[in-house]
Formats: sequence, C-alpha cells, structure tokens
Amino acid sequence: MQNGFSFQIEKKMSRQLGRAGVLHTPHGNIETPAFVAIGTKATVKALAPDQIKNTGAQVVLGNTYHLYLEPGEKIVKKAGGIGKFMGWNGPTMTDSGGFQVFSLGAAFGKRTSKVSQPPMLIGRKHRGLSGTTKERMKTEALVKIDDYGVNFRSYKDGSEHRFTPERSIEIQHALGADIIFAFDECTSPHADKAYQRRAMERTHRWAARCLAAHIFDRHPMSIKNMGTEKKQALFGIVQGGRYEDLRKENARAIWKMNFDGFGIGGSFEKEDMGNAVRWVNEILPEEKPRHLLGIGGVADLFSAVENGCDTFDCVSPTREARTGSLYTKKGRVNITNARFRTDFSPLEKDCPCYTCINFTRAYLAHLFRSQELLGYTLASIHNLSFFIGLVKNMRTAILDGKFKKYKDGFLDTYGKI
RNA sequence: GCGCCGGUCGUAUAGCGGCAAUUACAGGAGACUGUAAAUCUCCCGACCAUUGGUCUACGCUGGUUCGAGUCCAGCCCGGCGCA
Repeated sequence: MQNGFSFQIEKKMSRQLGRAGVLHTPHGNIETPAFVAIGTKATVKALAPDQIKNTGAQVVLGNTYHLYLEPGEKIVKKAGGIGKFMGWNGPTMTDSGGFQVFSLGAAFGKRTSKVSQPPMLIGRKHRGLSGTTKERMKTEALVKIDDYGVNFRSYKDGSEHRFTPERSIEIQHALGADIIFAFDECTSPHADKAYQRRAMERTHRWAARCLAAHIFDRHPMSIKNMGTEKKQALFGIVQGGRYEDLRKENARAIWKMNFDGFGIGGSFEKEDMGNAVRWVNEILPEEKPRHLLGIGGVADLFSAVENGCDTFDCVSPTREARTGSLYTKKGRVNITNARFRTDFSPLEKDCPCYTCINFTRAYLAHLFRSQELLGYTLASIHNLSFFIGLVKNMRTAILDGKFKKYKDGFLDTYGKI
C-alpha cells in the first residue's frame, strides 16, 4: 500500500483477534476500531457535516447505487468527489452497490434481513412509488443477476440499469472516496448452500474483475485516478453465508488477490455473525484492515471487535433515530412513549452529546409528536454519538488491555431497562 | 314562522334495512443491522373469554320490521334560504 493509504496496528488483544490501530487515508486518519457513519446519498441524514464531526465520527460511507442514480457520479466527480460535494473533509468510503443486489432482489418487499427465499425472484408488492412505475414494480423484481453483472430497476422511476464489477469500480472512481469496495453479491442467510456456493464463486470472479478494473481502468474518465496521490484503496469482500467451509474458502481466495483491505459481508442471523467473522479473520492477513459491512447491534459490535474487525458501518443509529428509537446505556427507548411527555430529565444523564447536554426527554418527545425536523437531528446526534462512543471506548479498552472488563461491564447493564 | 340540508367512536368522514359500523388524523404499543426507511406493523366502545361470547352504542322519544345508524312521526340542536 502506498500513496497515502496504510494501516498500522497499535495493540493486539491477547488470545483474541481484536486489535487497535490507525488507518491512514488521504483525508486523514481513522483510529480503529471505529464506527463509520452512513451517508448513503452523500448526506448523513438529518446532520450537517459539523454535527457529524461532533458526534466523534471519523469517516462517512456513501453508496454507489444511490449516488449513481441521483445525482449521477459525473456530478459528484465534477464537485470534486463525495467528500467535497457534501462538505465533509474527513475520510470517506463508498459501498459498491452490491448490497442493493440483495436488498432490492432477495429481500424485495421484506423489511428485515430475515429473508426466506433466494435472490432473483420476480414479482412482489411494493409501496411508495406512484402510477405506472408502481404498477410495474408490482409484477417485476427490481434486480436480475447473471454471471457478468446485475440488471436492476431504479427504485425512483423504474428505469432499467446495469452494474458490472467494472462499472461499479468506474463509478466509485468518479465518486472518489478514500476506500472503495469490490462489487459483490450479498446472499440471503436462508439461501441454500448450493446457491451460497454459486454466489460466492461469482463474487470471487467479480472480485478479480474489480481489482483488474481498479488497476487497469480503461475508462478515460478514471485514468487520472491511477498512480497519483489520490489513489483509492480497494477492499475485497468476503461472502459465504453461515457456512464455515465457504467462508474460509472465500477468505483464502480474496486474500490471495492483493486487495488493500477487506470487507466482510453477508446478511446474518444473529447467532451466525460472530462465528463467520472469526472464521474469516483467522485467515485474512492481520496487517490489512477489515471492515464489517452493515453490522451495528451493541452486542454484535463487541463480538466483531474481539473477532478482529477494525471498522463497521450500520444504518441503525441514524435510521432508528428518525423513528424515535433512542439508545441509552440501559437499552433502547421509544421517545414517543406517553411516559416521556412529562419527563424533564435528559435522555441519558452522563451522555456528553449535544442533545443530552441541552435538551430533555419531554422536549424530544414533543418534537417527535409534532414531527418537527429538529427532532430527527437531535435524535441522530445522540444515537450516532452513542455508537461512535461505544466503539471508541472499545478501542481505549483494547489499548489498556481491559477489553473484556469493559465488555462485561457494559453488557451487564445494557438491555436492563 | 315556513322551506331545505344536516346531527355516526377525541376530531373529520363513510355508511342501497343484517353493523360494534368505513377511512384519515389524533391516541396506545412494537419493529428497524453495507438506508426503496422523517418508514413499516399492530391495537384503539365496555366487560368476560380458548376458539368465542355478553352488554351498551350512530341527537332524543316513539313507530314500522324477524331485524333500524339506515324507513316513518314528533321533538331538540346546528347551517343555509325565504319571509
């Protein structure tokens, strides 16, 4: 790794895979383990960049699928890349659009990661789009996968598009994030093993194509990206569902490909996540950073950190903030519950975030009940601060050699509301 | 005074004689893990209850009918029109 991107391990946990380190990027350092704020459409929903910064966030992740559809990668490139475009001067990442192959395909119409059917389905009901688009979406899946790439329909207007590994990389070059991801297929945890294997092998072939595209980008728009100080780091993605042999096989394959780091993907059943991460990280080279994609439960984060992951992103703090679900050390609370209307204490007594220092539960409850925009902002500030602080404390605990103590202490009171 | 229209669950609405009764909002609760997500789901007359049942309800009082929120009569209240 050269040209502004490198990873250093500061301290390793004894007898476990966890470590604390620093990830150097052209836009600054990320002290790991670190929780990544999600800014899908080049905005962390409800937050201005200085508010993002004040939550302690070090890095923001945008999404190739969304930014390609709107406003289009060319505009983001013209703006100077995703960071400049959104006024965030810290490190950035982009997801490859691979997850949308799953969420718009297999998970089409479902609300959670619990999916009972394999990808490439057709026809399920959809809400939210109007007129003819809506009608079309009722009878056609949004995604069709083949070995060369993925055809999909825009969730906005139903128009048809195609991603290939090469195209994803090309778009991510234009978006210009510091860390970009290989284009993968995220399978349903309920897909059978035969399908998982096929998908994994496909993801593996796609990984090689992403790497090739990254190094030998043929597209004129992206050529100047290469070999300059603006080099982006490309992370390969390990899939394999909940099967140990598939996970390990995929980890070895991806390891050999000389990516700058790794993403661990998958839509997990709760029990499977820790194992899958450990199987993979026992194999992946320890000197390269590992990003766990889409994981953000409190217990999951402890498990992921001790099993050797360095960075994590998850929509839950910001999404749940907008639905009134707020985190405290004792567990999650729904601020719209009747009892909070007259509760004039802060959301969390010792929380140092802007929201808890300045506002009461009663005020937050009022903002949510009256659907005032400030409610979403204050809630997002708190939830993001909560997760970023949590992972930062894990880092400190690793450096102090007290991870287990911190974990046990935290989980002892968490959920006891 | 006469005429017309209207009075339905907190509010606003739907309701060709079989209805504890539509829809929306409000209210109560839950969900949310690489964001089709400021979203989605459930509950919302009372009392029992295992499926299910009993009661009280559509301004009031009567009537017609096996059966009335729905039809009829009178009354009360509101809006509009004419005097």
